[in-house]
Amino acid sequence: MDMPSPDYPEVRRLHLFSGMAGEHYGALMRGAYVQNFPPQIELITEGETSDFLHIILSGSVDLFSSWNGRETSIATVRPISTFILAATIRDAPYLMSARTLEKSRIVLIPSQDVRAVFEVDNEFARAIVTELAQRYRAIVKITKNLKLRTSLERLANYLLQQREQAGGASAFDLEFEKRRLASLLGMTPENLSRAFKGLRPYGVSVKGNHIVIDIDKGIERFAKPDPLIDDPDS
Amino acid sequence: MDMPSPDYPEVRRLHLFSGMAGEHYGALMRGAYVQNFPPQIELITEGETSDFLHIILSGSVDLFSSWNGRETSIATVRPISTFILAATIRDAPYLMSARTLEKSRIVLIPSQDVRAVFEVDNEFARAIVTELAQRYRAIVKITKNLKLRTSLERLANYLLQQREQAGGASAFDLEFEKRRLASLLGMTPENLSRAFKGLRPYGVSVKGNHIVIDIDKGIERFAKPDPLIDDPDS
DNA sequence: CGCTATGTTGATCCATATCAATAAGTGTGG
DNA sequence: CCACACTTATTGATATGGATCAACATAGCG
Repeated sequence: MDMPSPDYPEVRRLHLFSGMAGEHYGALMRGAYVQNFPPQIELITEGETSDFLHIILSGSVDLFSSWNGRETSIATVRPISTFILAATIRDAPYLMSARTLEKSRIVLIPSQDVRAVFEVDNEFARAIVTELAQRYRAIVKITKNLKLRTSLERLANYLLQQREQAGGASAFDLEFEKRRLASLLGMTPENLSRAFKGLRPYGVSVKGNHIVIDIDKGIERFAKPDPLIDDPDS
Repeated sequence: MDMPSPDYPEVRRLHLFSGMAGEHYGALMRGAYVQNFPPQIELITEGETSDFLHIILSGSVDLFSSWNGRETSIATVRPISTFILAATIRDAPYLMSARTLEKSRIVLIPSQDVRAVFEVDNEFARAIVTELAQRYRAIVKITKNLKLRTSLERLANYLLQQREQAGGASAFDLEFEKRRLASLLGMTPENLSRAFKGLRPYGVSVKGNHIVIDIDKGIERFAKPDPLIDDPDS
């Protein structure tokens, strides 16, 4: 481990920690470490038991899973937020693995400390509820997206989401590699390539990871975005 | 509504309620109702805001979702447990619809009461964390199952799960209609029919909803069950 | 600059959906 | 209790979405 953590104010400001007693926050941070990881480091392996609650301060982390030689990305974690909270709280094995996508700065809080403070700090317990409810709803949306849509529809809606996130600009860059985007969307890289072409009639053009969408060509009519699937919040 | 609820002891015994203060439990139950529903009643429609936390006492409930004229079952809820807890806590729109599969007895607790008690009862808040963490992990497993396996593999693992639940007996009955099983497993009814046949070489035989598995014919070697996907708990 | 990983394109194969017809249940009212 | 209607399940034929395999192109990176 690199070094013990000072009381990172950005961590304290996280919804999860902002309401809790100062002494409890101090107790958590006393045992915590901050580390810088290079890209492509496996932080967590599914099946192992939860030693640390992770908080990402900068960079990005891929949550993925494997079975029988296959692998799929489930979600991407971005600053500032926690991950694998559910495994930590339940003291259960991780269901997903995690790896850094880029150089990332990550806080590690021993799981037993988290559980101990959870038992005594009521505001912390309530904050965890909010956090977990949010993550639960996020993955319900992921499941609906997978089961109700074809890969072309998933890509179209993903692009509309990204466009929204870019402030509705007609052009934006993909936030990560196409191979991982394909995995997140539940398809192969080859199929993603073809899906991009399949959206050309709807005004989507691609060069490298730069996307331009002519919104008047009917992509919204094709994608039929639905807040109950596509809204990142709520 | 039928009638105000007496203090159902089986509800009180639920992990969610067992640790909370008696007065708070009373407060929740004062506003609660118990109702008997016939089969195929839509209890909840996705997109609406959460009015009641639901607790199923008997029968079974299907959680499903629709988009663009398509529909899929996401999970089945059985006694005694709550559903749509996350929407209630977040005061957010339901992400899934719910309908009774059979005659079902259900407790309805006004969501605002749940949220009010959540704010003042610390043990209740902690119990909700456990409950949510469990549900979160359950749906992560559903997602992994969908993304990492073919439909034949999903069916094989489902059958092994059911077999386990039947105490490892070589024969058992399917717990629900094949059309809904198909939807849960993410396939069409026609494909499910063919999938059953596809498992015949592995010792699976089907008559109506009665299943017999000759475990020596290698279905486990084919299914490769994995606790990180197939264990209902943990 | 050249190596290696990523992305694209084409050809083909396979899994799964769709459409259509039939069969088997299930429930209802006479 | 049977006959009828209606839903569900099966089977066959076909279409299609998506995966796989292979070749090539391109882009990062040391």
